[in-house]
Amino acid sequence: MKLQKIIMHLDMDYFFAQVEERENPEFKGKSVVVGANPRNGKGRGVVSTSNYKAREYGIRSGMPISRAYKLNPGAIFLPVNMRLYEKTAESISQILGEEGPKIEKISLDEAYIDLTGKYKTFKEAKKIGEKLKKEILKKEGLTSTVGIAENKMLAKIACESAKPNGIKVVLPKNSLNFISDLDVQKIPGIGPKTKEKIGKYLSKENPKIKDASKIKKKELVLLLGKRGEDFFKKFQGVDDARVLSKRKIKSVGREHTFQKDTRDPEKITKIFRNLVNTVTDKVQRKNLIVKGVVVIFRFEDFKKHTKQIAFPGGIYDKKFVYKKSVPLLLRFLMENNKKIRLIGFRTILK
DNA sequence: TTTCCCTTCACGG
DNA sequence: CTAACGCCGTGAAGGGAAA
Repeated sequence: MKLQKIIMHLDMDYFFAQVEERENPEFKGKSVVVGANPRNGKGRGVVSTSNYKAREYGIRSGMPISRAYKLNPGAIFLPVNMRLYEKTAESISQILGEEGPKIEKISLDEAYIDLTGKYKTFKEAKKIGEKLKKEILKKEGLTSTVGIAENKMLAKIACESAKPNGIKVVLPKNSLNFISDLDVQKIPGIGPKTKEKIGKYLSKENPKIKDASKIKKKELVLLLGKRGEDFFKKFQGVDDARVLSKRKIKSVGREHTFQKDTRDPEKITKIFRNLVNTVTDKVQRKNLIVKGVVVIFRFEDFKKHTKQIAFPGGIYDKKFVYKKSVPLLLRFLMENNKKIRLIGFRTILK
């Protein structure tokens, strides 16, 4: 008999946009889109988060802002006010922290909590979920959604299914039933490409989890590589991943997209200095050691390219990191005379 | 051979 | 014209070189 885990996944509803609604009550009932500046339809960024009213117009996260603008020019378009969201998230973290140390923060608006041992039944766990939702609403004025199940994967899918402002418990005896008719892409880690591979293998356009669960482990590994083993289990409703409270930072980076594609070396080096500077500042503040750097270019054809160099011993000094990075930038500029859309800089750590 | 280094790909929030 | 695509982070695939 295996240990019966109880895992909770909590996700804030349309987080950035909901915070903006809270700060600006006059937005209530209106279409709110947080993300890049639409610049009358000529903006370059994408939608970060939109509220449900905006979603009625077909606006979605990740969508080019210009398209969102076409769908609903009358929407309220707001820049990303990360500081405000971070402050809010910090306060929510505090509330979740009352449930003990077994919390894994996935992003500003999402966390897993391992309740195993602390509560004996899913019924009790649900009460806790309701309590947390209520406290977040009271303290921060924001709604959230909770999923509870026997593992992380199921808790996350449960949460997804209950949005917004919901709570969903999947009892272990119902786990398989709960996922069997879902599209394979509902499994975290399976995106369009992996779905297509599975679909081709099964000769089905929209394979469901129950279809995929019939594929032998060996075949999945042949099809998907190392991850096949993991997916094989997930298709059976099994996920051994633990809730990890502290994770090491492995890289830190920044990117910049130009307003207009450019080849102006002045502009490029100026931005590059800034990127390196902010990144190395952060690295230094956290006392991390730079093991390598990556310079990223996106040309007008939209393809991303990278050049990297390793420092086996590790570098501690900001200036030195910069000095070692510039040649990578120059190589890009020399090899190529395409216009540049984006440049980026990333440090590999540890 | 094993380990690393480099680049790209896929994914997710 | 033709539609248009950010920013961050992780892990893995394959290629090749080094030890």
